[in-house]
Amino acid sequence: MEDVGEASTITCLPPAKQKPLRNPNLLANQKKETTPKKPRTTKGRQKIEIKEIEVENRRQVTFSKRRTGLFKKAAELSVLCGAQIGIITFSRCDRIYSFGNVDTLVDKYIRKTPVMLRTNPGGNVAAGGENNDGLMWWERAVESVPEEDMEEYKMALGVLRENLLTRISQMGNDRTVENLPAFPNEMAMADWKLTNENLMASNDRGGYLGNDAGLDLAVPFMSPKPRQ
Amino acid sequence: MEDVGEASTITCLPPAKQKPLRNPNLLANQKKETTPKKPRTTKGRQKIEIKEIEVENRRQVTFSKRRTGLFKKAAELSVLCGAQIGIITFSRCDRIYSFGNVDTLVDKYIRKTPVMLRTNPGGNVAAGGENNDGLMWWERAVESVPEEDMEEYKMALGVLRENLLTRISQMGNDRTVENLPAFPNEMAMADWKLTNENLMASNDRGGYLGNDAGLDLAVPFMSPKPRQ
DNA sequence: TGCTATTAATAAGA
DNA sequence: TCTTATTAATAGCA
Repeated sequence: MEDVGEASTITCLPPAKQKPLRNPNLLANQKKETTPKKPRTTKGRQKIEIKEIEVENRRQVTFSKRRTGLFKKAAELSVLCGAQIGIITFSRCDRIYSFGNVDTLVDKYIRKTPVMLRTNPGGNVAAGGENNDGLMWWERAVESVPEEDMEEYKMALGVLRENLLTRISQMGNDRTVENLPAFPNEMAMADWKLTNENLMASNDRGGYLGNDAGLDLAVPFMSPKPRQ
Repeated sequence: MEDVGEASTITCLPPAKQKPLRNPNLLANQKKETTPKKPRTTKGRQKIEIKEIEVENRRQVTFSKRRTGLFKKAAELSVLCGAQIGIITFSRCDRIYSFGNVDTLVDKYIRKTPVMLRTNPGGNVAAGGENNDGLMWWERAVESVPEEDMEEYKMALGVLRENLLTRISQMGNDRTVENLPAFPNEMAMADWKLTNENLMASNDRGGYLGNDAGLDLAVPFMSPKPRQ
């Protein structure tokens, strides 16, 4: 049940197709004594520089491969360490590929990320006393930050501000329903299946079950209109 | 400028310390003819099973290492393929480690994820005609789904439903401000710095610049109260 | 943490 | 896609 014999790359894909394994005669004679024809089948993996891949086709192949690898790593990390992981990926043309129960995690993330919406200094923002001198906590805090920490602190405030903006945009003018590009029936299915093909996910606390057990799928949606 | 000589593992960390490279005499004599003392320095990498690591210490080390690896992969993918990637990670004790401009991506994700809030069949949900027979698109769609695709379709609908719930909970009773554990000044800083230590991220469209250029930081926040 | 011996991921090619 | 030849990640130690 566990003995997978040879290479046990953790199979994440549903076993729709059994791997044919074209030429199983490679391990037989490893010595290249005869070697009638083996003009170096491939160059093997090459070292690449981490910069944007110019050739579109190659870039897409790499995107697919590495995305798969990334999701697999995430699944392993999730299982090994009991962590919850969510990944959101937008391709160049704004296709969404996600891993994990992103929505749940996003919700959790938003709730835990400290964003204060009140700006009136008299507001009661839970336990942390904030109004003693007319300054909000983030205004007061900056006075007590050591000089060498200012860079970090500024960055933290920047993040806070961004959270705030995001939050406001989520709460306020909620035109999402109007803005959404329709999502018609058949196309939705087609897109979903298309997107789903390249997914191997399964996550969010114990979804990744090694070899053959039931795998949940990640959230697989694609923007119906790829940015024109 | 590009010639890094030996092992050029893409350095993601700021070059605070130069790698000392303890014993550079390994390549000199590869043959173990003399081998005065080499009682197996390490066992090397072992193959492990993908299941929750029991030993807490080991689990934490693995979490740290693999999280680093995951973020590095994400950064590389982002640069190589011009993709936007955001990762949210909750550790066992609900510490947040994130990568990329999560907030921006979350916002984008929420806007693009097809969640329909209207339930009245006469509603105008953009171009995709939905009301011809009194059924909403997702109700009608199911009629045209081939039987062998039903499993996938049901999963898709489940995801949709979850999106809907998340969305509603975000829009509706927004008690987040009340619920948030205060986020007091000094603790915020301390936590931020603590969390930030383990981060190597940098992403969101060109943040990852190979070796030594300026790295943006990921969104680094930690839940002030680790779940008690 | 840093160091290796290994395993795992993947760039090219077919 | 599938198959290698290589590079990259990392498990176990110190």
